[in-house]
Amino acid sequence: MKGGNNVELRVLMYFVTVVQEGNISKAANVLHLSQSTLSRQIQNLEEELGSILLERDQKPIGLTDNGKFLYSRAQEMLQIANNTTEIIKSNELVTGELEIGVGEDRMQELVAETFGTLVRRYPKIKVNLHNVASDLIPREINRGILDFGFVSNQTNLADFHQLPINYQDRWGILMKKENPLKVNGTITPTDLANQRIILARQNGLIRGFKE
Amino acid sequence: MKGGNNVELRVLMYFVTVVQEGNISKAANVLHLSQSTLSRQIQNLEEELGSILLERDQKPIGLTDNGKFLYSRAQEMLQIANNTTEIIKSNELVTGELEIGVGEDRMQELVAETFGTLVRRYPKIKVNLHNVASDLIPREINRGILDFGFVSNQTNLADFHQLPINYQDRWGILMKKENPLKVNGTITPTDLANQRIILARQNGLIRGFKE
DNA sequence: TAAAAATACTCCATAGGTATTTTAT
DNA sequence: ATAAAATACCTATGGAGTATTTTTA
Repeated sequence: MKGGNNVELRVLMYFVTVVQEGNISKAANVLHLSQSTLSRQIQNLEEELGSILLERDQKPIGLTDNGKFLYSRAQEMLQIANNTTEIIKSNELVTGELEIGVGEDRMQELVAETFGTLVRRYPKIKVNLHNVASDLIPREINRGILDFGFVSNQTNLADFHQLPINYQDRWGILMKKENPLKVNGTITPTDLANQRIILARQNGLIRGFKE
Repeated sequence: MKGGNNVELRVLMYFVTVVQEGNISKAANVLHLSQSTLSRQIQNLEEELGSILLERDQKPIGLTDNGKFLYSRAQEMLQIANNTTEIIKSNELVTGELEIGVGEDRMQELVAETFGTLVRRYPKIKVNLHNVASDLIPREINRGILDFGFVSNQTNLADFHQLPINYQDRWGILMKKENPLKVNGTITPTDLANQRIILARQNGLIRGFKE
């Protein structure tokens, strides 16, 4: 018994359509295929399975037992496939924009890299980096201009949530205390994925994420 | 949003193998493909779905949320595909005929529905319903005319196997004690799939299953 | 004799390969 | 320094088309 299963969803779709339309020519039309191509594809399918599927001597084309069986199973598979791809495709789920302040120039590379991963996975997210002087970041967060920011160790962060980052143990995130973001230890893109987000506009740095 | 679903089982197989092997190169080996081909196929899949599936920066390759979702669904589809082709190739279709007695008219709808599912999955099975007076069913089962039957609660069923059915707690199956059918609780089509079967002929009711 | 299905070609899109570069550990 | 992934480029299988010939109802 040869291992490979060479049947493809495309061909199963062809087959299902033929059954539903009652003849190959009509089905070819529906599928935007030539009658020739569809005919051959069904033949290939039958050969692949080593079994006749259609009874071509019947007015609306008939099904053999194996044909009926395959018809039922094919519909199952196509149903799952369509549902699955639809869900994934519409999973632009995670959308929105983030405003992030970066206080130190040397930090930008790391931040860009991190959020590059984020936007690659969730292409609908817009991340805007703002290069702001470190000491202004807490103020802008409080004013709602930034969602959070990256700063080097500071002292007067009493009223901010703060997370250490494994960048030579010298960096952290600032955000409002009300922000529900709870992360354990290190920041990963997923931790930020479900974050609330606000308005944004482009600046030069965003290109770094899009490459 | 364009309708077509271009994802193919072949590529889903690739994807599943990559996940299971933990990296693309190893998977390519298992699949007897070059690393290059497999890498590109996965990229195409991701592009087709508009979503990153793999986290390539993890030691054994990681899965995004969409990746996990697809992995699960892909396995489902491949399972069905393999099972289906295997059955057709080896002509292991469950075949035969069942003679079933239905004593009560109101029962027929439920029975038709149940066995409709059965014959849709196993097209080689012929199910013949016999509309027989309830009190005659035990007799016909003993004479071998019926394989089993559906009756409302009765008393003198001492020498029959009997199974309660969740139809207002009022129905059950009758069959010979020698019948090896062992079901726990409720009847499902699969429970009857491997049943021994006997001769049959058409009557009006069978149409109800074929719709 | 129509209308559908099968054949006989032709074409080309893309799955797949080899070789190399880039990335990450 | 190594192993894996991505990229560039090439090849060729087979999906798809046009035109024609069977087939059957």
